[in-house]
Amino acid sequence: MPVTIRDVARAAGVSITTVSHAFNGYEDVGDETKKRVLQVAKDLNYRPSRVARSLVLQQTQSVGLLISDFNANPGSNHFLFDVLAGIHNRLAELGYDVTLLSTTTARQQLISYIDFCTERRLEGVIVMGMRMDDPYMQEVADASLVSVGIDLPILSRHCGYVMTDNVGGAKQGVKHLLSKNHRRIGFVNGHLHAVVSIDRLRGYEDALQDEGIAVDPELIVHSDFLVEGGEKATAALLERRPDVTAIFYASDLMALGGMRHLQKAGRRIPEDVAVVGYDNVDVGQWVVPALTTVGQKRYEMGTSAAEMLVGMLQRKEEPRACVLQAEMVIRQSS
Amino acid sequence: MPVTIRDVARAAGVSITTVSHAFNGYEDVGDETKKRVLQVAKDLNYRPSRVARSLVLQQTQSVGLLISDFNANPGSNHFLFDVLAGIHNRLAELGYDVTLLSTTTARQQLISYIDFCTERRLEGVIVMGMRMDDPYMQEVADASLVSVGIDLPILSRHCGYVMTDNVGGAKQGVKHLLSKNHRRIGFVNGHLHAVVSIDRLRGYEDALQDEGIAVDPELIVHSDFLVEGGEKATAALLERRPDVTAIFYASDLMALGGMRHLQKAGRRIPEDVAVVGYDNVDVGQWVVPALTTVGQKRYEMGTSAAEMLVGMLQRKEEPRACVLQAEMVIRQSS
DNA sequence: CTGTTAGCGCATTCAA
DNA sequence: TTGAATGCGCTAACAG
Repeated sequence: MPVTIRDVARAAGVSITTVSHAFNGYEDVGDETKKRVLQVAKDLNYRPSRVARSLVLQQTQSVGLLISDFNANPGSNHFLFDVLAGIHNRLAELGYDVTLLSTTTARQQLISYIDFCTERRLEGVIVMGMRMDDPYMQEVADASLVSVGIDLPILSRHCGYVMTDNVGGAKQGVKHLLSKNHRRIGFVNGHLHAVVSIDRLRGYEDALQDEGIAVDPELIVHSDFLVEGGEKATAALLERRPDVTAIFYASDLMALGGMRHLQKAGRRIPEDVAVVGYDNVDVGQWVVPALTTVGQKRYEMGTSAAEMLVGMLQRKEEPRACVLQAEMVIRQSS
Repeated sequence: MPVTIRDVARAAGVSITTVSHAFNGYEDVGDETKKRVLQVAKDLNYRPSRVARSLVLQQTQSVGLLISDFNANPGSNHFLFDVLAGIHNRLAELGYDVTLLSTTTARQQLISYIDFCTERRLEGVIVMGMRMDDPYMQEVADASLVSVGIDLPILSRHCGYVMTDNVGGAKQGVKHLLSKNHRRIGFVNGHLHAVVSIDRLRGYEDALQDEGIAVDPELIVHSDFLVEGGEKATAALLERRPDVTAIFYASDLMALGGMRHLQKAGRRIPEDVAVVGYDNVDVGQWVVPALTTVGQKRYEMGTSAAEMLVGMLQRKEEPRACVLQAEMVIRQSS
């Protein structure tokens, strides 16, 4: 029931070809005619149908945004939302629509996400919030669908990714502490079956070694990225090595837990023990003392992913690994 | 280049009608034929094109999700993301696709969001993150496009909304304090040109009056919803009325600021002063003492909006105001 | 039960 | 410079 190209043609007294040409920037339409057509179109409130256009052009100019399980990532919502904003804004600028997609609904509809994309003729997909051990992971890697992963280090012929340099990020965090003359720096890491934990450990070690400081295994303790875990880990660390003057945490949540314990234990922050976290969660700026941390450029991860995808789509660029630098946020806890 | 219905028909040795019927659950296809067709389709990896389907059916089965300015809502991202998850999941269950949309990109493309929706033949829109004074507001209200607002109390012939009962929410919060035998309860409200502030004030007053307690203007102070503001407001309140035994805040951030001040001032929470916030932000559960608060059912707001929209679309239901109950989250600060 | 035909709204040859 | 005709992949009358 919306007005079609035919309505406009009729009302303007021309053929549909002319209307089409007038709208699509062809040079072969008389100035007079063109003006009249455009005016009539406006009067009639005509809007060309993207679906008809997609059908004949055989391209939809739209991509999917696969957000794994929406609720499987408690605490990382702020992260996902910022990335989402970056993705959408850049993609919109580049002329692409984005359709939401989640594994939850795919699962319940018993159709693979590849099928979902095929049905809608989506030209590519950006995948985020997915863990490496997700069964859908394999599908993403194998599929011939052009895709870009966020924090998903998988590189294949049609599959690039964007992530943050965790080694470098951790290194920055520790170097910051070293620059404040700390020498006995504890490290509360996450569990080792997370890729980021391994990288952040590397960064911690690298930073120390760059300064000629030996890595002391007693200073390193593993936890689970969460508040309670960080609290317990800090207690354990302090018991084993009461002489630490600074602690680097692989997540802000653990750092918050750690600060809680330190304060209970009567240690002043940062005078007695300096604290640096990782993630740059919102809370960090509100606690006392405000948390120094190393964060990811979330919005920028989104725009980068968008640009990479469009590059692959339009200019047949090779998929690549885009590793963004982490950014140090220095506040009062260090 | 994807496989079409014709390819399947040819390969299965039937007409395209038969394939179409086999796929769309018609009863008039022989069991044998049907099985063969489906098998062939699977072998060929055939997926019916939604765009062709949309064109002929004159309906896209997809709706837009308008997220005002993505970055204009610092601090409310977790809120928007949860709502988004609810919207998407429910909409997917109901068979609708959701396309992202923001006023930022609309503005830069110089096209109204109505035009955007028309071009894509979107059947409806859900609007969120928009403030009442946004110029796009008018467009939403006027447009003949079926739409549902989140926290946007606008009701018109094709425009319903979902929001949380702020009067009731505040009432619950204060009643909770009353049940703990508090009688001198301070109220740190947000600025009065926000709708929610007015409602929450009503709730505060109602709760007191229900108990026969007179509202004491000295106990009410206004601030800006943020941490610093809450801190200052609390200081001012305590100075004026040092005898308060509890404070109700119109936002969690202000409550956090307030707790900071109370602790500095040597008041124990909740023994000397009990604290209740509003919003249920994530941080609340991690601070010490954990913050009692009244929150919105974010995910449910999303699912409700999705259901309302689909109801209006499929069953021509009248737009309505869906007001969800707030939910009390009782923790250690009260 | 199955096949033939027309047409959804548009872009694009090819003629005029 | 403009117009008539064809087809993108699919559904829906209608015929057989």
